[in-house]
Amino acid sequence: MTFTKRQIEIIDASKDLIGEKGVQNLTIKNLAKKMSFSEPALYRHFKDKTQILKGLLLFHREAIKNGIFKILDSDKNALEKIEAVLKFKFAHVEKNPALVMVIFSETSFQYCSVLSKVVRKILDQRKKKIISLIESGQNEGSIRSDINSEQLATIVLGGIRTTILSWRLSAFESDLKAEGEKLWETLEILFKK
Amino acid sequence: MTFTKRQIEIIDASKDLIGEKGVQNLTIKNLAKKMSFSEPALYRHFKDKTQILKGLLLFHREAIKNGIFKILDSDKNALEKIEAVLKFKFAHVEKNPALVMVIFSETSFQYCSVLSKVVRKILDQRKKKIISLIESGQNEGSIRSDINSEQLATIVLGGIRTTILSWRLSAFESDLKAEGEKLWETLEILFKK
DNA sequence: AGCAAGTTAGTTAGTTTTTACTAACTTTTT
DNA sequence: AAAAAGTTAGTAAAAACTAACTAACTTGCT
Repeated sequence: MTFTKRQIEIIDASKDLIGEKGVQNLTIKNLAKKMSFSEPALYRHFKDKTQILKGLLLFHREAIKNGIFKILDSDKNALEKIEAVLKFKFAHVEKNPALVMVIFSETSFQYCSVLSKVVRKILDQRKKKIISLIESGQNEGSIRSDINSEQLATIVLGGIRTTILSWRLSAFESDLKAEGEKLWETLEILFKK
Repeated sequence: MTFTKRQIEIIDASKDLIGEKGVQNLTIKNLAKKMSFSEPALYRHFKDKTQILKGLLLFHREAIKNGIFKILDSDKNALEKIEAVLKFKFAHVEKNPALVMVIFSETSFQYCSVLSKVVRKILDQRKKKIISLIESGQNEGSIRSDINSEQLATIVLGGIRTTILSWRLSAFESDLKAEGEKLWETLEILFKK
């Protein structure tokens, strides 16, 4: 998929709009205003709104792909490559917060401060609980102490999140409990002293 | 926050609607249809739509809280408690897929098959790349082989995701790169042979 | 070089659909 | 009788999108 100059301008403007106030901020009206031309003009460049969003996704996938390809192609060892991939990823995301809004969008409530506050609070409390559990494990001596509790909590929460995400992307068809068991087995090995 | 019987019925119906087709499927019209009464009747029970969603979130937080409280209050050791929390979580989520749609919502494109396909493909390719990287590390001998590559990839991806999420919830104020460094230090320790 | 024909990229002025929500009235419950 | 919980019939605003038109360029032909 290739894009014209104008299409890339539109994709960029979309990214900005999303970055400002979330996906719901991307409307044809707002987009036209940001591009300073009329709404129908947009339809000269994209068939419909979906194609604009698809363009946004594909355009950035391309960028990320190229960055990662270079890393994979280098003569580092695997661990170093993983490290480089992580760093590339975080740098790219930092430069394009809108992507987080789109792909990593945590809730659909970005636009609504009442709801996003509630969600933030829920996630926050959850993290605190896990941290304190891990700390008591470290005090008991059942959990390794060479990594701090907050970092281990990140690993636990991340594992949960990714497992649930896979389940969802499989349209709820995979066996979530079985995957949960596997995750636990892994975490147990990694965390034990 | 306490809820009347009817409010709980409405919250339940909302959950179902979201579970069926994502958050955008939760409209006053659909909700009224599902409850088999008229739209204005809903406003006798909730001030506006936001309050319904807020209710949904708070109601389930309560349920999860109670479940987890029991676990924390038991006489297990910390590792066992973490295990129990994980299992409880996955079981609860499995019973309430709508919650995944709401809180763990991965993208806002659930409703649009064109876009959700694109996203799925992107995430899938990403996972495959990480898995093959880990495998080559295991073959080289730099990464532990007692845990299979897919599980380790889940940990990596989860770590990334959670780190980015925290950044986003801080309104992009925290230092993403620094957090990324920390994550890598942790992963390096956990993964090394 | 000059010009008719077509293409590209924009405009204004709308349509249709859907949204959340309200006013005013009626029925049911206590 | 009064409060609670419904109804019908609507509004206003916003959404994506379309029809019809036009100015400004390429392009190919003589």
